[in-house]
Amino acid sequence: MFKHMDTDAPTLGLRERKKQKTRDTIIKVALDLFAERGYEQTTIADIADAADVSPRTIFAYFPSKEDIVFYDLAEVQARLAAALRNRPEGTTALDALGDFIAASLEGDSQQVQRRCVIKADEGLQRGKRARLAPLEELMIGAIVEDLDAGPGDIRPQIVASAVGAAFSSIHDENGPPESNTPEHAKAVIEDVMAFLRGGLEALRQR
Amino acid sequence: MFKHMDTDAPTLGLRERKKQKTRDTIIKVALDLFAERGYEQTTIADIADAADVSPRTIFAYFPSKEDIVFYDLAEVQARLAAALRNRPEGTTALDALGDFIAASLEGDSQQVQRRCVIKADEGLQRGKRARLAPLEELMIGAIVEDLDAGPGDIRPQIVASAVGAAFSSIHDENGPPESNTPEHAKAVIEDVMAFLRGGLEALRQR
DNA sequence: AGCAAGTTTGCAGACCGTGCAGTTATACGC
DNA sequence: GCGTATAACTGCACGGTCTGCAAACTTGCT
Repeated sequence: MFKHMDTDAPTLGLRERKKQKTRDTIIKVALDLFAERGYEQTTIADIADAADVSPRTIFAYFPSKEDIVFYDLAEVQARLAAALRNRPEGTTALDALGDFIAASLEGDSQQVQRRCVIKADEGLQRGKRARLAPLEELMIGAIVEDLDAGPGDIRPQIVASAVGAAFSSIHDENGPPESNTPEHAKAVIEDVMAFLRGGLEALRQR
Repeated sequence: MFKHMDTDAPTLGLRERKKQKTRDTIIKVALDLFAERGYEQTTIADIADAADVSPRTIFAYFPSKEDIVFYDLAEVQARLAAALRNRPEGTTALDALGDFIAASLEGDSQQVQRRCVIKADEGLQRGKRARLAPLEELMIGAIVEDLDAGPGDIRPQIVASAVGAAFSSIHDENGPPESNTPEHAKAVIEDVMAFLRGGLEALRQR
């Protein structure tokens, strides 16, 4: 009956919807608990209780406790890959990266909560850094093509790590409150882009 | 008798020497085992057996299994701090960083082995990234002073992360063998420095 | 209804890491 | 030298993460 309605809302089967809901629940209760009493002080059993599932089930959804916190990493990664792949002809990878960061400024309340949780825990800050690596790899790949860089060329690594630093810096919302506005973020992005273009130009003149 | 020979070799007491030896032994056998059968496949019990100590003792020397691999991080950190603190008047923090990286090119065979071990394990690569953070913090501090940067200024983060990337890149010995010579490394450092100076200059002209 | 496939669960177990208390080795004053 | 204070080592028990496995359960489809 619904078999022929494959328009754009796939009307995911009950199974899929339930699964998604379970996943969302786990994320939500976990972040709430982490925010309330800290990441280390919250056990998998606590989360399982609050989400009304078995502890074992949590590991069916997330490979590790930390992965609950970074629940949307795969999605971000996919979006970044798409942004680099589908950028308009004639724009540089650097341009695409700037746009991507600017576009990723909005964050729902869950993501805000997540940032607090990460900021409150040493291990999670490490985890965040570590999980930035695949994103930088994506950037490096695109920049290598963009600059037609050879294997010994270090420019892609420099640029990618700098963009990563800018990304972190903008999302970290340290400093005074006025540095937390979209305008300020855009200004920072502009600065970073100018810096990197200047650096690339300096190398070009050697 | 030897009590009066306190020239420059402090002749650490037996206790201290033994402790140092135990630490060295643990590091050595651990790295050997990691290299032989992999980091994950080696348990603390294995290391304890091979080092002829109790498993419990290992945690008296290293806070975690990973810390065995990064046994010299504290020393590197101290050296970096000293290099930034004691740099000759008139040289920039960037100059000091370039010199520091150039000076840290030699590595004994244990450090080479360590790099192999890290390269072979996903988790250790993450750990390495995470442990770079305090070094970058040191750099950031020095660069902030150097540039007289305000709290909202992102230049220190950019520069530090780029230097960190260069540091990693040089130590990672990927690519062809000819890219693994000190000459090549120095050339890379020169490039990075030129890049960063160019970037800073570009921002200065705004 | 009933079968196939996917999901959830409990159980047992490996491993990391910590607190504690007892034992052993070193250092130091006499 | 000798005894005592001090530091290191050790064993033990425990809490926590994460995995493999097989049994129970739910969903999708005919």
